[in-house]
Amino acid sequence: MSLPPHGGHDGTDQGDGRKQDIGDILHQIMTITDQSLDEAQAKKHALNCHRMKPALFSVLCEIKEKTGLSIRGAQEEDPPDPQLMRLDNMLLAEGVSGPEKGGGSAAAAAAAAASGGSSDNSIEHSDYRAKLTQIRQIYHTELEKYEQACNEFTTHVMNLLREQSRTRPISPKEIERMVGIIHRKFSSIQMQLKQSTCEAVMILRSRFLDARRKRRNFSKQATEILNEYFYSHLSNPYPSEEAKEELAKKCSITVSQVSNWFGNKRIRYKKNIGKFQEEANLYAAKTAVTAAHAVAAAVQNNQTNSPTTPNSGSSGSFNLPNSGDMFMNMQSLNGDTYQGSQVGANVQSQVDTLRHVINQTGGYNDGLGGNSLYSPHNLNANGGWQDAATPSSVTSPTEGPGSVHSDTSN
DNA sequence: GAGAATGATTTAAT
DNA sequence: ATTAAATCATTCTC
Repeated sequence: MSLPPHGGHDGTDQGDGRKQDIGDILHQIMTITDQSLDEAQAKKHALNCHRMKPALFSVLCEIKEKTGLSIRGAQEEDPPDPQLMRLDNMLLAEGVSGPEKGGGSAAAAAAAAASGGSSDNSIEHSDYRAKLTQIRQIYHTELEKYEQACNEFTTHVMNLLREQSRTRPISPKEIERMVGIIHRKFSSIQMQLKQSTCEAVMILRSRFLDARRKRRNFSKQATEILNEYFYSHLSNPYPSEEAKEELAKKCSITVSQVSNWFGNKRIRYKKNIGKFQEEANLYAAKTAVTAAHAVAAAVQNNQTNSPTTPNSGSSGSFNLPNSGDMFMNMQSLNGDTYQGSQVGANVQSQVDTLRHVINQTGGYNDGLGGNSLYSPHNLNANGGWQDAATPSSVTSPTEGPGSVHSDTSN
């Protein structure tokens, strides 16, 4: 640093004294860094009290003004970082950075429990919520920590600068700039925090919400119930919405899981009927007794109104043509009263079951494995169930006499 | 550990 | 929206 020469007063005592003073001060300033803290502190105080200090200070200000050091940095207005914005948006969307919703893990778990969800799904979900809350808490405490550290550091630096501004010229703009730099540094740390939080959330999501990863086989009981329904409604294994809901309730799974199960079952059954024959027989036999009882009761119930004996489905084939349908007969005889529908639907499922038993006991000797007596079952030539398209159309006028009716049981 | 079984997802058709 | 069909990813079984 070079001082501009003060010309003019050479030769006077006063001038000599000033020179001496300035030389002194400069020397002290130059050596201040070489001294211990205490010494420096003392010297600083001495310098601040020096009678020449204001003059020297104004000179320094002037120089600084000229060199334009303080101007730089003003153009460093931070444009919003797109990556940071993306992270912020994601954290907000995931409910990590936004306002607390659901009131934390305890409330989430309580809500899940209250919603009647004894199902795995809600348990898993509350587990997910709990983990998310954990992440959220860590995120917030860390964020707060960084914010606090940032503030502390900023005030510290500002105090330092303010103190220094007594000995060297520091414009408010410079302080501002310094604060800006600190904030940027800290926000870059925060961005890392946000990034790792995002990663954690993504991992959590893939762990908990990707159902394929958490696939659990249904309980034996649930499979039993589903299979019972399937095989007792083999003529039309398309449960109505209500039936699905009921099955879901019985099996402690969701309706969509029931739909999935039936979708899988239908396609796999159709693909390889032989493989499922044993199972079909098993379930058919399982419900045969109750079915027989129920059919008997139903028939008896309707005997007053139906003088003719229904043409039972004993044709030995599940092909729909000629597969006399008990319900059909009853319906045509009784008219489509509400009670009639109910009974008819129930009977229908039982007839399905009985057909299995009949087929089984009737014997079959098809060497082709799956394609025995009831193999084509209710599958039409196209490989589809006969009335798959209109599962609930009990009174559909387009249906032929042999058509099978929906499973609107219960 | 390989292969079967199984629940879930995706795609395309309706 | 629902379904069939293909496919994926996990779990079960041997």
